[in-house]
Amino acid sequence: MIDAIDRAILRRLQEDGRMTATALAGEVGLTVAPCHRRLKELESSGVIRGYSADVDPARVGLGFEALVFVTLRDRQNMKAFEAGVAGIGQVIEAQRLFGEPDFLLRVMAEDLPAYQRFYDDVLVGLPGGRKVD
Amino acid sequence: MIDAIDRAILRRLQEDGRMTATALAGEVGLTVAPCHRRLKELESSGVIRGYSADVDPARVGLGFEALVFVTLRDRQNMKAFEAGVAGIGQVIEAQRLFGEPDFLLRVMAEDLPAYQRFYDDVLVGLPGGRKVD
DNA sequence: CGTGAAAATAGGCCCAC
DNA sequence: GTGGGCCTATTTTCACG
Repeated sequence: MIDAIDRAILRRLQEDGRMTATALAGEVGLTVAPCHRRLKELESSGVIRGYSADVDPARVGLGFEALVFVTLRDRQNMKAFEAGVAGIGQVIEAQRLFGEPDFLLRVMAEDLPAYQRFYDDVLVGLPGGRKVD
Repeated sequence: MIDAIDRAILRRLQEDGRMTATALAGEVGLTVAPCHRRLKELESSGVIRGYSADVDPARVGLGFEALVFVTLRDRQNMKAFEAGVAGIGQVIEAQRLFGEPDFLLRVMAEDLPAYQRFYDDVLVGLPGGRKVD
């Protein structure tokens, strides 16, 4: 199914997702044709979900990143909170935990003041709870 | 410096990091040449740090992901702990926090039993502390 | 920034093992 | 099923207007 060569391909592709099949072939010790076949197979079978550019947040005006731990006042609101948070672009990641706290949010903002405004204006408007970090 | 078109390029490239300059040009409303010039500039100036393939962890035998909160017994060991954790391949991400807990680790393993072995054999060997989640 | 060309390269195909 | 080589279609990368 997935052998050592496939793993080499995946490893290399995680380091440089823009590699061409030709360059890949050389590095994993294959010629282009079989390498390209494997690559397509990995993509279509869902092992490779996609490719993305790694953008430096600080360079695009988002220099401040914060981790916010959220404990809900009322656990009935779990779903509502999850849905609300999904609609906020500044929330990069929302991890649902089991136990205290309930959620881990990764939030981006321009800077500390901007984060504070975001915190006051947006986060407290959700059916949420107390900040921890 | 970075205008609306650059942002469009970055947004699109985060969704699909393997787009060609040609395809990009059409989507952001430019022709190939200027689009390619911008792309190269974004890469060499460090706004784009790189590209990576998004591999489905479950498909390569790492179906279990855990967030581990670590509170050090002795904060003097902060640096040593950080260095130790950096050498463990299963630790995807180590986030240093300020306050309790001290660290947030993102750990991958094959499954729950494998994670438990990893926890017992590796994590407790570090100058660390108590698990929270 | 757009156009047009040239050069390089990648991707897909068919054949041999 | 895996590797090798060719041919075509794109892509990149220059000029220049």
